[in-house]
Amino acid sequence: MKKLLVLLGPTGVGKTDLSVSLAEYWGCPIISADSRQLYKGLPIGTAAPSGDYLSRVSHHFIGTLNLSDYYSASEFESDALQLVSNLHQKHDILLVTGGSMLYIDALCNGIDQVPTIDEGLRKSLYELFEEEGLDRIRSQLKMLDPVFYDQVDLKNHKRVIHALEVCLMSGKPYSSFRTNKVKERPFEIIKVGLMRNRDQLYQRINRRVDAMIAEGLLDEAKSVYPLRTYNSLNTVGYKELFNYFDGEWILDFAVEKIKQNSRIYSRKQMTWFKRDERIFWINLSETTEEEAKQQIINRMLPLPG
RNA sequence: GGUUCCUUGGCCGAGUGGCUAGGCACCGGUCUGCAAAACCGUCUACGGCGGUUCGAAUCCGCCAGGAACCU
Repeated sequence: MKKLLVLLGPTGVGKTDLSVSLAEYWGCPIISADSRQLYKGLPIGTAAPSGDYLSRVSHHFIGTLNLSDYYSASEFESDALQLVSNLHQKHDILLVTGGSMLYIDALCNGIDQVPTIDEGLRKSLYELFEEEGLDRIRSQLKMLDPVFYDQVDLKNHKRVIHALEVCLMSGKPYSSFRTNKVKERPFEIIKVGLMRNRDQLYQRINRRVDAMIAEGLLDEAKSVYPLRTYNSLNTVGYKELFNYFDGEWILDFAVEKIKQNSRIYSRKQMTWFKRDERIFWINLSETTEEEAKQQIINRMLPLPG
């Protein structure tokens, strides 16, 4: 059976370097599972692989979308599955790397199919939410899908609104789309998680942000500023600088916030990944990159017998 | 040297005699179509000492630290 290695971990842990090294070893391409590196125009702030890396190893899903494009974990699931199936014709091993938790789950376990929401409907529900609060949305959801109403986090407007959107769009309760089943994949998935001791991870994140600033993150953010309202730019590293451009924050504060929000993000990622017992963890604070690489290579060898 | 004012949890910040403000961070967690998003939980402070009072972050005194003005 063909294999898919998923190399995951928190932001700043060192996924990119190791993934390129592994891809060169196997001679395979890299499939990125990163919800922001997907977009064009954000190479610095999203720490996308450098031009050097891109020329050494073929990468997919890096800088392929316009900032105004709509995209979601579900789109990623189908795009990635399609791609994997094509690439597996030539490669026994494929490498997925990234830290977008939901995207990785969508690829590995699948995401339930729900109808795509009409833009006008979504807009009108958000207007209702802004004008009258969440109560109206909640009570509508309670009528249309009492089952899900009892399960949702009623304070999380995104979840509540989305459930209602689906109900209105499809004429069926949102909960009827939720199968709670893990989809079978026609390939073997091996998950390897990279982690570091927290102090070290935080230090790397802080330094990386300084490096981004030195590389010209300000100019990059300035160039995409006009598109700031798109979801693609509701992103750490940009939203803080937009506050600076607006004169609300001074630069030093914005930079500190980028560091802080990156650290918070890394923690969220770890919280998510920790629940997945299928992940084989490597602590890069205690393992050299070379050892880690070797461990992963061994792990990908066919089991004896 | 004198006068006036200030001192609240890691940070910001309300509260003038009894009802654990709040926000942010930290730490922990949730997560099935915008996920680097959105949301939840926890952390019970009042500069120090003494006094008044049944009861003080809130009133009084002294001390310490800080700010402004006067000489």
